[in-house]
Amino acid sequence: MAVRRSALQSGPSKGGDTAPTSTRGAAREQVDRAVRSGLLTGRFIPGKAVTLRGLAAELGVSPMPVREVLQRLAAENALEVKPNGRVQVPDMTPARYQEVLKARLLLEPELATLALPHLTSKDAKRLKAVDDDIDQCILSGDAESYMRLNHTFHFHIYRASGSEVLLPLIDSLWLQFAPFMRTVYGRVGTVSLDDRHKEAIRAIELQNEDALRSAIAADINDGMGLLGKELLAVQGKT
Amino acid sequence: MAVRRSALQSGPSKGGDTAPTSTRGAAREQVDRAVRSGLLTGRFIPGKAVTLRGLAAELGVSPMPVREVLQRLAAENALEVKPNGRVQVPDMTPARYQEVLKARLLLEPELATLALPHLTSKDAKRLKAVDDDIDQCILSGDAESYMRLNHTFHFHIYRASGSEVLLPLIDSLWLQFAPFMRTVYGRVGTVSLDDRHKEAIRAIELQNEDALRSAIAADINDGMGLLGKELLAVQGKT
DNA sequence: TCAGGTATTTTGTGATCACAAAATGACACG
DNA sequence: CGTGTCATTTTGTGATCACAAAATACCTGA
Repeated sequence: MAVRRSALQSGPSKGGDTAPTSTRGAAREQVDRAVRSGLLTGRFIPGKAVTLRGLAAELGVSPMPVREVLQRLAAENALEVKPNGRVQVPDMTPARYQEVLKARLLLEPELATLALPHLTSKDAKRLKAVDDDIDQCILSGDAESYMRLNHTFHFHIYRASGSEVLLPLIDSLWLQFAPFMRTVYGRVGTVSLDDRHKEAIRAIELQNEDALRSAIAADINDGMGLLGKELLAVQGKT
Repeated sequence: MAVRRSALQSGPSKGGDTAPTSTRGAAREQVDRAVRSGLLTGRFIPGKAVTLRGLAAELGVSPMPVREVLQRLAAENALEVKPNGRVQVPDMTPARYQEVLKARLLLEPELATLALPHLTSKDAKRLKAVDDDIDQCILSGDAESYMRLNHTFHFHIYRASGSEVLLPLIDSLWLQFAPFMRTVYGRVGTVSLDDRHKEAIRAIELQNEDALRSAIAADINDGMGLLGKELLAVQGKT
């Protein structure tokens, strides 16, 4: 069987992958990684149907592991199974958008607070490096790298909490709004993007709980507030 | 093939099932309903492995739809796939418990508040009926019915919000703590159970936002606070 | 040129098969 | 009687097949 190469296969391998990629569930993990990464960086477009055999051929595996991964992601509301069985990236609606925003504001500042005691100056240094790259992506207009790095920034903080419950919930939220954000960046560009990452880093250095909570909340509000207006504009003209 | 009957098949069909149970994805939906119901009512014990072929035979279907459902539930953290591929109900830990409690307190009062404008006196009447049944279950010690009705009570409120984002998150949380709660009820019984359902109903009748929020939060704290101590006791002696 | 209907292809679903890893059990040896 | 080893069984995984529904393409007729 000819294994076709595609953009999905050359996914950026996250730094600290702990998975040994053993023979057990290797195919499924490969597919899972590819699709998740694709969703978070916006390589899947909302409304675009994703076919089982298509993805399978693209990744050089049988449709079987793809089916399982798609079911998983559908369970996380990252994908939507339509009544006829077709799977697609859900379209964003104003109501959904407001709910995601609310959920993020409820959960993410809280988890950041839980993570704070586990964050060292080494983490702050790492975050600063990531944030520098982010700034560069904003200037150069590299939306895909921006999204990946922004995800890295936030989840480096959240992951430090060692959370097993809140973190997966937030993971689900990001998978839901990321594909939509990508379409907005394609519309308005990245130059108008602003974040509160530096405030967050400073709060971590000072181990200031309230400051970190505020920085994360403000970062979410800034990022999604801007885009909320854009969404309504899109809704009006579509 | 002999279709063996089991406790799983006679799952209590929830009142307002909108699914037409057509031929499309019928098997998967049947399995999903059975396993979800089983988790929420505590018919699956934490730590107990659930085998693919076993469940398939029990439900009279091939292992295929079972695989997909198990993957879905694993994605919602309702089940745990161990490194060797075995699937089991996750064990509860003190850390997990604290996180679930925190997440519930963050999300559920908020969603109840969102739902309040959509809740009518008809809903209050329905909730009152459910709550009466709950009281009876507590007195009679019917833990399984209690858990099912308590879920019905809460989600009747939450579902009225029309939420597409917060509701699935809360769904995931309930699937995570329900099996553990069942084991605790088996240990301490149901007589000591207390809830704030009547306060919540009254808040709905009065359309009092703050009162409803407080009632839900108090209900969660009451229910899980008691059990938290029990968990620690179990941890100590195991 | 365009609408309507049919035929072809594509798609998801469920079942079965082959295989390797893991769990389980039996059994011989100390 | 306990313990280590080996054979058997069970389990999850991935692939392939058969089938029905849906989507798409095509073509005919006005």
